[in-house]
Amino acid sequence: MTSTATAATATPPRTSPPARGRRESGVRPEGCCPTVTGGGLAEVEAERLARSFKALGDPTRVRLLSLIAASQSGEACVCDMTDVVGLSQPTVSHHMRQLVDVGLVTREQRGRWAYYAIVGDALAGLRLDLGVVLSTGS
Amino acid sequence: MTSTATAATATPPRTSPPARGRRESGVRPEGCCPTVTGGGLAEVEAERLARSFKALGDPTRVRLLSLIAASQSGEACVCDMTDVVGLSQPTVSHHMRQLVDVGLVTREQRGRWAYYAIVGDALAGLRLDLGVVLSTGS
DNA sequence: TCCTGACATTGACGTTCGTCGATGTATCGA
DNA sequence: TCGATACATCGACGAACGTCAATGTCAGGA
Repeated sequence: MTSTATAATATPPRTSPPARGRRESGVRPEGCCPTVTGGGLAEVEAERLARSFKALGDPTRVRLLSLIAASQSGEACVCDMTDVVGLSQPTVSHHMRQLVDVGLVTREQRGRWAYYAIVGDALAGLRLDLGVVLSTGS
Repeated sequence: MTSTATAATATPPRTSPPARGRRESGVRPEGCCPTVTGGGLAEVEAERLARSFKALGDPTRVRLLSLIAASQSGEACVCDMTDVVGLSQPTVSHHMRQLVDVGLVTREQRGRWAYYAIVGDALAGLRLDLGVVLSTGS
């Protein structure tokens, strides 16, 4: 979709820098990558990664996450966290929803309380992804 | 610091949930944590982490990062990246600045070109930090 | 010397984000 | 049955973000 293709639209006489160790002109490894991502991570992959990282891009959410991890039972409800972070209940609920949406935590309703727990695998996966960014080629 | 102390300000009769495995009322582990962070990560630590993650919270920046990593020389200049991500030169410069500001990449001016390179240690440190979030208590 | 090219900076714009108060929904205890 | 509690959702607001065109700055080549 989005016929933004027009892939190898020639190579304008752009006097690319010497690039001591580079290929020749562009960055395109020619035929090493799945689509027209032009080297580096694919667009969809980058979006998936960015979505998770964005969820961790707010200090409040980082604290909420660590708060859950620090609790004995490995879970926490909203009423416990509002006091600590010093924000309103709707705001904390909003942040927790962000974390749930990207799959970093789970939500379980038990009686009147909603218990949030960390998805360890998601965190671990994200950790691996950080390495993927580095070694996108290989 | 930050005399937001008023540490153990009583314990209001908040009928906290049963919390199967919890301590008693609040989340405060009483005296296990450095300051009045109330359990979990300290505020400054959370802000530091969030700042780095926020830099990774944009798909374009993730692609730029992986683009540098994918290049043979381990570095890239703006003119090479604009074509691939399909954005204007000022926008790419703006994104690179974000990445430089949080220490994820370095910038080196050689002649007319500015070469950006990834700071591997920063990425590795961030990877460790992801684990810290999980084990903030221990 | 002047001109070209690579890049940063500025100013502006629409969009998204973080936050709150108000309100809705469901559960538990009296 | 009714009131209180825990939480989600809604609507609104200011702040921050991503993007661009226009402009400024500096290095190389003619």
